[in-house]
Amino acid sequence: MKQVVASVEEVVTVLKLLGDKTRLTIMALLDNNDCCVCELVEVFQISQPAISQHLRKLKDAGLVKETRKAQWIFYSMNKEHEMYSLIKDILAHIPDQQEKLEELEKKGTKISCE
Amino acid sequence: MKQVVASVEEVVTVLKLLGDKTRLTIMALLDNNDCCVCELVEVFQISQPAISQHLRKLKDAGLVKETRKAQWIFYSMNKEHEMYSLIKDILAHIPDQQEKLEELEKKGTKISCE
DNA sequence: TTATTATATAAGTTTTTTATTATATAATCA
DNA sequence: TGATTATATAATAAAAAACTTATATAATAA
Repeated sequence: MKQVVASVEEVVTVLKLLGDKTRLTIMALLDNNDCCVCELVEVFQISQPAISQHLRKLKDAGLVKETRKAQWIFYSMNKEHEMYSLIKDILAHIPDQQEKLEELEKKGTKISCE
Repeated sequence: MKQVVASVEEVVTVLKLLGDKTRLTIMALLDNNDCCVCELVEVFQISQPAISQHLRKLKDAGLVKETRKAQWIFYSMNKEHEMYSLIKDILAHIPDQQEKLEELEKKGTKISCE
């Protein structure tokens, strides 16, 4: 992937955003597939507003995009973001988080947006 | 460099530490050469205790090492740290910070530890 | 239209972080 | 030894972050 050099401030902004367990895991999940808010609420043990607020921070920074589909809002990774290569580098250091979504399926936790 | 996969928590710890402008810049400086505290105090516009506290966080996490030489304490990057490859990946995204030290030399700001 | 569901925003609280000032410790120098 | 210099630690204040509950908005379903 193309190696981008940005300002210290820009990199710090990304590190601050990913320097939170919930947000880093959200980014890892979005790296594989789009997720709607209700899925993320199920994955993490925090309130829906807390998830929405994390998503807003990521969106405000341009790291993720949102798309409404009927009553659901799906979030996806913004692969055009200038710092996407940095994000990919970071995500390469953590284990795949996809199992978190698979577990929900197994447990039969019905996610309404499906 | 060998690609290491660690837990989300371990990576979050590193990102939190580097998600601060002062600490990220310190790491960039230490990546090129060891620095003593008085040099760092000159580079950043914050108090000496503030620098010491940033260094302590980095040291407590094992990211840097310290060596006393007479009355000075020199800090250096801990290249044996499990997350060193992550740190290198991150530093590759910011410009070289070496000029910050060179500027001090030019301005004639005498750093006593030399 | 009214009820329900999905999500966002507001307000407030608690926790964490980062800085400052004051003081302690450790080494060197006179 | 006493003064000076380099650095660390303690105490505290201020700012930022992250959560919760309550409420608003937007879409769909009955």
